[in-house]
Amino acid sequence: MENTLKLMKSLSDEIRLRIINILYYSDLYVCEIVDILKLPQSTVSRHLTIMKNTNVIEDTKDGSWIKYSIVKNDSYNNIVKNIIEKELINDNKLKCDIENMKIRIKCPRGCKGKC
Amino acid sequence: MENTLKLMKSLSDEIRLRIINILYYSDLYVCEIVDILKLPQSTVSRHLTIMKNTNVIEDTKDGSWIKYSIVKNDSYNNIVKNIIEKELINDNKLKCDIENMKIRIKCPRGCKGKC
DNA sequence: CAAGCATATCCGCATTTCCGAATATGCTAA
DNA sequence: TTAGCATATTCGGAAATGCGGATATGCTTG
Repeated sequence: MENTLKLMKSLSDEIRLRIINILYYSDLYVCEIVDILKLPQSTVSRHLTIMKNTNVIEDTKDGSWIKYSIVKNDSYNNIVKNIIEKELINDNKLKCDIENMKIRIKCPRGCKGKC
Repeated sequence: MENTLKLMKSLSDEIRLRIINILYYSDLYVCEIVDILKLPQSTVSRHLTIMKNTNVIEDTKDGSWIKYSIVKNDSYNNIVKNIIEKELINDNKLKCDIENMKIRIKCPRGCKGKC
């Protein structure tokens, strides 16, 4: 139950739902998430760490950039997929985040690629 | 997103997970839940209200007793089912709750049926 | 090595959530 | 109607969570 509780808590925050929503469509660097959601870097980093600790997302190092992605094929996958595909899909704010993400990843990827 | 957030928050508490776990196997009166979980009545009632407000559970009046049950066939059902059947099924504390529930509902049902 | 960038962590404070005894509400039966 | 039971709500205080500027860490490149 402890793990389930942590999973539910890690999904109980608007910013974290916004993050997994955009990550569901594309792996992203921390700096890109900061750009897309227009939030302070320390806030984004803290929320990423919380979801990494519950195995909802994972990170990959790419130099000093760090790319985050949804963990696939684990036991939580159905729950997370369910939430994103059935619950979050119609939300206007989240649709807007997706649009901003699509624009952002058309620029050169990473932290210097703003355009 | 607002509803999803409320749903996740309503599932982010140990007592509430314990409640939906036992309700998943049998509808129960409030007084029976108090007996089974050995928690103060005000605590149980508060948690029931929270989950009722997010449509995870619903209540039926039976005189002055109130019976709670998991809401079936709604959009959240798969998420709740997933959590219970795949995540909570193996937890020892929750297994113990189920045992206590089985014992309790063999007694005459309701609030006077302790045995 | 030094400078600079990307990310993580710290810290004081604000907000939210939880607790359970006490109390209120509302139903039932005599 | 009144007593008594079942449930819900209130309330003050404790604990957990969130915030974001400031700072620390760690990598990269010259």
